[in-house]
Amino acid sequence: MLYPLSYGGIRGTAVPLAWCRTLPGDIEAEETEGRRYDRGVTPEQLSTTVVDVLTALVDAGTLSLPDGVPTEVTVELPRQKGHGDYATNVALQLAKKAGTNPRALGELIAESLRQSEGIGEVEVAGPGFLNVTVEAGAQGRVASDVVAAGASYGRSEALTGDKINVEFISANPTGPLHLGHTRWAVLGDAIARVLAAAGAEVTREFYINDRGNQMNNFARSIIASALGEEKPEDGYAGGYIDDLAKAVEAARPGIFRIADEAERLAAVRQVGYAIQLKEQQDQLDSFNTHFDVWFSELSLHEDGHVPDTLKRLEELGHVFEDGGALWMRTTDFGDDKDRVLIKSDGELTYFASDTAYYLNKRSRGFDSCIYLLGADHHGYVGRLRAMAACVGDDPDKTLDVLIGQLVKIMRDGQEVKLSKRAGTIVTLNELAEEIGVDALRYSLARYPADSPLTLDIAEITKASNDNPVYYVQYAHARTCAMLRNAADLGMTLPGEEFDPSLLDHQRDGDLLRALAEYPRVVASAAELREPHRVARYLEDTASVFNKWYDTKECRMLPQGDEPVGPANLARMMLAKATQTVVANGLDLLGVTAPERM
RNA sequence: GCGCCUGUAGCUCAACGGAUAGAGCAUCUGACUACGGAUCAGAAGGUUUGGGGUUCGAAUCCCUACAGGCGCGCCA
Repeated sequence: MLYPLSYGGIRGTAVPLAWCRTLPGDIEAEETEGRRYDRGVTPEQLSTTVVDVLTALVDAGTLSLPDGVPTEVTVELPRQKGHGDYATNVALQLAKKAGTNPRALGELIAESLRQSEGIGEVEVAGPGFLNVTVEAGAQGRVASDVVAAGASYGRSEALTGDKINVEFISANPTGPLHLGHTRWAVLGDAIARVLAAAGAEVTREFYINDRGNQMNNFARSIIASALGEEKPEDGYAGGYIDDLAKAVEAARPGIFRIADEAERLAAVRQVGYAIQLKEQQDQLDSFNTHFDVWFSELSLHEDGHVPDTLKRLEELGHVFEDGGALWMRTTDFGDDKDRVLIKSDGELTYFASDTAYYLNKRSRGFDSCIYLLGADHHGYVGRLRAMAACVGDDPDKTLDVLIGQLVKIMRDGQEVKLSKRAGTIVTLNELAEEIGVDALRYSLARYPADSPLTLDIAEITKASNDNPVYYVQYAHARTCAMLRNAADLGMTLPGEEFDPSLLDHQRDGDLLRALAEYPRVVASAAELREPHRVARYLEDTASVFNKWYDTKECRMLPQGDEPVGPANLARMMLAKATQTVVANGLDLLGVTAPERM
């Protein structure tokens, strides 16, 4: 039952400003007064309640479900005001199986549901939706639940026991990290954080491609720069090569005057590689992205993993010789063509390393290996999956290849083509400096990986104050300011005396439901490997919080000489709960939650 | 030619198969004697690329056409 709480005249027209579920002295308010709730009503709990109702109906013989009672039902927040606090489509889903129509089934469920604890009203609407209104007290308990859980609110045990390897970026150590890598840095790290929040044991891993021709091209390019010669074919250009040449000379004076060409190449390769790798590591470090393992491709060969891998493949019968080369028969497992492991000249392919690397990960105990690859590598998915199958794994269980679309950047309305070889690159460092680490991370984290992204450099720097990251951070800083003010007034968070039923304003309810939603958001972000859901959620929640904050009836602090009352304390709990959720969410994105801005 | 991704407001993008498709930016109109205005209230803006199909219900799933991006090495 909704009552207009106050009216504000806008150009003489009476417009409801805010709504209150119960008026003081209202019968419903008296009914809920003094009632204790074990915990707040959340979507998850409502689902359980509905399942219990269904079970009871089946047991009583009132309802027949040939396929059994589902273990959970869909509970969602209705988009439309007036559709209750929560809605479920359970009657629509089960009507056919139960041999009845959705509205009749809906009425049947609604009747029992109304008797359940914490449930206010249940209405059958539209084609058969159940619109549920939760009692204010039951909903208000969410605030103290969140505060009690603190930093662990939103975490779950869904993936407990799973050991997951998340490999991302894995750039060649032949140049600085650029915009594309930056996106994977943000997404990979956020995915790792979200999986950890779901209980998984996560390892972040960077695979260093420190073997192969490109390393020699890299060294030759540095030498050419140092000696003032023309850049070699397939070499790297750009200012960073010149800088590297100077750094290499500084690290080992005289290195470019080594007479023996092969010796000089090897020396420059080694020194240049070390400097470049260190730079990438420093870049990522200052970008708040920390890897647990930096894995060298070269070490796979030096430690004998590759021969072991070839032997194992042979034993499993998935290799054959043709044209002087050794092949893996990946077509047995859905690949569109077989792949070479050893070329006819005796050299190992990159794919041979990849296979050995995968087996190495598995031998280190990882149940599943997540790969983040750019769209230009999507052709790899088929062969990686087939490879996993060739070594006896079920790729559906052990392998998860996420393909991210490339980022396009615009400057002055023109697309900037990224080319390391041509030397036109926008580096992670430049971007972070121009935009700020938090803003850059957030800007990239709020889009799904498979969405092609266009960033306008001028736009994102000029309009940086409009970046949603500030909106979310501001909401957090605001809760901090509120709680500082409360402390100044001598207010402390209530314990036993917390009265959740005082959070009875429509805006209180909106905020409580938003907070109750958070665990589901984290769970789905982990399950779908889509951390952008957390960012979008935070924006919505920050918006709900700001509206709540702006509502006079929901003021947390007493005004003027008013004494601190129970309602003030209840709202203090809600402010604290909001602070907790926003801080937890930002943490999952690797973005800081400032106390002041 | 084959394969993967994408097509939603002027722009950048959201939307577990759910009810009247939503935000931000840009545009327009309001609220500052403010628990922090980096805020809030409101207006305008759409045939979800076109055409079929599946079902109680489709931006979402299937087929098809069109448009864009990327990939189809004994390169790494």
